[in-house]
Amino acid sequence: MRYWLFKSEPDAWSWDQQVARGDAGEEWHGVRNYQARNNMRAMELGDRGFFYHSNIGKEIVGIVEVCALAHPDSTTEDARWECVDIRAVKPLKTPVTLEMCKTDPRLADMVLVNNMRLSVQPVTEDEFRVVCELGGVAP
DNA sequence: GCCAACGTTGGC
DNA sequence: GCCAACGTTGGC
Repeated sequence: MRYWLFKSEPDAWSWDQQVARGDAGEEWHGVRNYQARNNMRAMELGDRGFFYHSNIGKEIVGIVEVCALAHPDSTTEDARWECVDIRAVKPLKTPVTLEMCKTDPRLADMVLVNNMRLSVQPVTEDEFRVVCELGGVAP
């Protein structure tokens, strides 16, 4: 199992909206970046990820799960762009802010801290555990 | 709202 | 295939 982080501006698509989709999940469409797309292509069913609110909040708010493998992005005719579906698993008890990630030495290598602009990122197992700990939930 | 960083596009 | 121009992201 691998771990990931999905970024979304809550104005466009928020954690609450994601939760409202329930187990059916939602297509993570709109990614137009090769690195982010390649990350989604590498995902497997059941992989876990964090849901991060950019701009507003700047914090990791919940845990999601990949529930459909990469498939063509329904929002474009351009065959280059693919995306997975994800569904909400559970919220963090305490959101983990970007500030906290920057401060915690165990998270110094997180892509979130070092490559701000990548919208779908890999997260290591260790980082996943640390963020869960900071967020007050079991991994 | 600004602007730095960075990815993509397109002319040559 | 290079690189300048442009657009977008996202923290501040």
